Amino acid sequence: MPEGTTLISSDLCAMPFPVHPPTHAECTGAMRSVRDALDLLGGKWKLPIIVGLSNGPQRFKQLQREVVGITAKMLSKELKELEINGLLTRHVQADTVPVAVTYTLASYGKTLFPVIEALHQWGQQHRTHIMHPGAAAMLEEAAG
Amino acid sequence: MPEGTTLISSDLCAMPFPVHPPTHAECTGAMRSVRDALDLLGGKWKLPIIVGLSNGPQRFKQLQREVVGITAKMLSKELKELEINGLLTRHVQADTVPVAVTYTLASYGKTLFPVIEALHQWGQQHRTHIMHPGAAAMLEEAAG
DNA sequence: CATATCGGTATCCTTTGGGAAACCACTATC
DNA sequence: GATAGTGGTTTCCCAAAGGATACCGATATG
Repeated sequence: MPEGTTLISSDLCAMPFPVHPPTHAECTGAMRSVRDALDLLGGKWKLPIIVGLSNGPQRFKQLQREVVGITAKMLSKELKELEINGLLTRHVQADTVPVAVTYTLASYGKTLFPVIEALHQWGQQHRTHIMHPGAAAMLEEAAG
Repeated sequence: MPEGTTLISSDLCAMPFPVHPPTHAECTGAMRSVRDALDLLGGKWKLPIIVGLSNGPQRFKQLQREVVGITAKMLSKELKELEINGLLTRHVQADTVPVAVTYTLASYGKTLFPVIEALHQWGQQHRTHIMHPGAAAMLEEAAG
């Protein structure tokens, strides 16, 4: 595993002497957790890569074809970060030539499925919402 | 409402002549939707802002205090984009002085609650996962 | 009189994200 | 002999994201 990078950045609520009285959503609620998650999953590629691995292990080039548009450099970089954070594992099979490198979603990575699912559902609904507004109005009413 | 910007960027699957045979996850699955959602919600501040509005309408400065660390410039910019996409509404009360501007989560914005919830849950669990590894092992086993 | 609040805007600046292309050694295939 | 595929790294470069600071006119508060 490569050397470590960031783990948590927004430790606002862990400060010994809070600078200001914590506001409603700040320390009580979802704000901090959401930002923690975003620190790890933010950027253009991390989630798409995880989606690409969700149907089973993939080799590098294979994965690059799956995640359309990503360059080898970015894929390599993102894979390293995801591995550091324990979301996937990298396995090198040295007996073949050239060596076969396989990336597998770790069990911890699979805990992201609910997040992926939610984003997937929303993104899908958003597309129809844009294409013909009013079609998704029922959904809104339910939530409104 | 300000003038329009992006709506959908990854229209890979809508191309008249697909450059390559669609791979498994690419057109069939979650990849496209997730990327659509990410286009809209990506960046450091959009989701935190929505969280900040999830407990009721907020005025500008109020919201800026809630979303700790955001500058007025960024908040202003992000609010515009979120309004363009119909996730929130901006209301100006002109009879007071100085004018009071209120931002309210639109019903369409509330359809993001499942996404927020998922991220919130995961981020929360991730924090404990880091603090004392092994505590969240049960969760992983359930998903693994 | 000085200071703070309101909702921003304008300007300048740095950092990061991310793309393009070349390149590596080796093998298999045409 | 040329080409493609394997798993990347390296270099160069640009655009976008985002931070810091100053400022606006009005009003209220000390």
